[in-house]
Amino acid sequence: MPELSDIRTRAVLPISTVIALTDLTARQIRYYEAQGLLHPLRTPGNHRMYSLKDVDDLVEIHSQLAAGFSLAELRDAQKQPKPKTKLSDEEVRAALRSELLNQGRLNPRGDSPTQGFGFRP
DNA sequence: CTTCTCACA
DNA sequence: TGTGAGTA
Repeated sequence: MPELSDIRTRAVLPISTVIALTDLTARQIRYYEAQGLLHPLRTPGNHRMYSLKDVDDLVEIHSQLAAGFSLAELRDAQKQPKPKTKLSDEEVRAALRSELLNQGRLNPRGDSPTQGFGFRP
């Protein structure tokens, strides 16, 4: 039984399915691969097999291209580690506590918004 | 029949 | 990027 986490990365889709799912042409899909943005598996007969993640990536890639990025830029940006999008619960709590403690000083109007919270940060 | 690579009036 | 040729 396949792990759920593998479903997304398992290459089981022929290019015809990817075309139906993305509305991209076979030409475009193959070209993006030639530029190093995708690495679909190949069957013994040399046919490309795509995963669901590949489909997601293709959609993202073409929207980025529409936004003005070049294939080279997307390829380079793809390599580098993601600039940490998720904060740990501890980091979120620390940020919130810091924000509450500084509201008085940061408030442009200079009020005292710390009144009436019903608890102390 | 579908996909692949390569080339270009 | 499109498209036709000649394969696998």
